[in-house]
Amino acid sequence: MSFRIRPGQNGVALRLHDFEAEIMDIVWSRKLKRFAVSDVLAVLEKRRDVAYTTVMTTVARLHDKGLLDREREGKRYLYSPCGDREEFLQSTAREVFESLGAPAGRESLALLVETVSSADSSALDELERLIQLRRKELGS
Amino acid sequence: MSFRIRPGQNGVALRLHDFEAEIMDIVWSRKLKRFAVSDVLAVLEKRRDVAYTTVMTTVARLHDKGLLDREREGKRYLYSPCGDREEFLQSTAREVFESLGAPAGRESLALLVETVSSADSSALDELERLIQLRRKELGS
DNA sequence: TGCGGTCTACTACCCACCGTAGTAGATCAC
DNA sequence: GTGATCTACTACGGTGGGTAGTAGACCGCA
Repeated sequence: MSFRIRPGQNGVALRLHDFEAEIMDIVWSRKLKRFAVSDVLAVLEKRRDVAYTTVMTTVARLHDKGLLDREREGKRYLYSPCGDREEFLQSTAREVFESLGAPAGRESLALLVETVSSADSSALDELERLIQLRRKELGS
Repeated sequence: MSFRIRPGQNGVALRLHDFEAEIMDIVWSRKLKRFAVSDVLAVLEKRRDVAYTTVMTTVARLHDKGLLDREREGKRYLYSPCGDREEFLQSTAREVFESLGAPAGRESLALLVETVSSADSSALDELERLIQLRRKELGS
């Protein structure tokens, strides 16, 4: 069963809608900190026609959802991401993984190994290293 | 950044809404094949008051989304799941994994190793076995 | 000093989607 | 054949996301 809600989107799209994801992508990829709405608007305007208010509303909603912190600076807000893209994706991965109980979890391990190594077979070395590390942590 | 859209829900909730998820849970856990709307209704009625039409609409939407196949049987439809719960979760997992590019992928590996082994430390053995298997497949 | 331009937050509108069910047509029992 | 039952089709209300209109505060300049 291959099934995508929004085809062509990445894992972020599982949790965010199109415009929200686009804005978070700008914030994450440009590593914006303490940015104003107008900073995001400046980037978006180069791509297409979009109103300041549209960006503002969506940024405020991202704040409501807990992805962006904000603080007052005079009459405006300065926003900062609560985490980077990797943390966000990892929290998603964790949620998915935790829901994969045995034996589905075992099946998913195979999937994980396959996915990881398909892009870069050296990832298998890394994975083995992490396993040894984990064994030490567990004291076994 | 710990962040859950619908707290307490499992990975299925990343892609399906509450009632849709409840129905798919019934279908999957009872391994229903070629079932009618009334079969699902019969299960749901034991839990709470719900109209036949409510179930029917949601089942039809699950068909639209590609989670349920259907065929005519006289004037009614018989539905069958396009895949089981594990396949569904794995397709979600795959999407998440694929979006974890390096170096985020490396960070995520650690997370996943930790997550997997926290529930069951024997998963580490399984993981190593799968790695060896994969190495053979890759011919290295 | 007052007036237009700019930047901002607040609020509202529209549409898509989900949960919900009303309605009407077909079928069956008696 | 007439009421009960089962079904699909259609519709309604709420919520949420994308979009922007509006109005207030500030600033530069005549």
